Amino acid sequence: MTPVAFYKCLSEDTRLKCLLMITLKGELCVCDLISALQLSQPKVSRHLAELRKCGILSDNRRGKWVFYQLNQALPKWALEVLAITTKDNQIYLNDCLHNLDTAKQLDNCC
Amino acid sequence: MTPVAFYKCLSEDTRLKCLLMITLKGELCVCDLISALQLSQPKVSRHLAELRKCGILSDNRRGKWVFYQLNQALPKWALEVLAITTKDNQIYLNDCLHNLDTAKQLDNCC
DNA sequence: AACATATATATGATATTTCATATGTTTAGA
DNA sequence: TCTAAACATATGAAATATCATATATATGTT
Repeated sequence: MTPVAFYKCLSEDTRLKCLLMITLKGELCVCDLISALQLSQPKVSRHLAELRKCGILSDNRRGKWVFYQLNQALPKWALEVLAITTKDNQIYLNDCLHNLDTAKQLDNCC
Repeated sequence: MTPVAFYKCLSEDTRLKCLLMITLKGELCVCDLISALQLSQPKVSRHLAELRKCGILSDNRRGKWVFYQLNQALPKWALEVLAITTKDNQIYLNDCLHNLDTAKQLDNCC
């Protein structure tokens, strides 16, 4: 994992929000992310695939749902960068997190 | 400074190397960076302009030379990200730093 | 004038988005 | 138990948007 490749993944809004939300919540499934971001399924899925291919995320299927979490093998500096960014940018995530909670309450998904 | 805008700046090789070298050295002039990266002047200058416009770098001219350093007004999380990345990715910078030292010894510039 | 650096523009290269469709999983009913 | 429907997610291909580079030109300093 070169630093440029890593930062390229963080340089796009959809991908960064997915990553920060997953950093915050531990793991999320695709439908959670779709609700949180209010974006089309293919769009979200594409970006998740990219993050998976880069080795930043790992996926595991449980029944119908595929859950994504941070790849445990990430170098320490990368995990620290994600943690710091998540911690100090809650405002950036406000809307997403609100949508996520609402969706959970409405039992929209998983 | 949104996190996406920040990471977009770090997502390109030339820009990231400039930033990490400046983080490491405190400040560098354009000709230092050209020697270190072995790239054309317009190319380096263009990327520096982008980093300046984003507010990541500040420039100050001393005679013929323009020196760049990290913008003091950067948020704490951004400074931490740069520091961590620089510290844990010395290998990525090896060649550049070697070129930089050689140029300094040969008195190629400033 | 000579040098260091910046900017504008055109062009080629990449990345992103969308649509249509495919795959894998669960559930309900014959 | 078998099959079909419903759902969650992934992917191929094409259209579009964005970005990087090279070249030429401009600006500011000695």
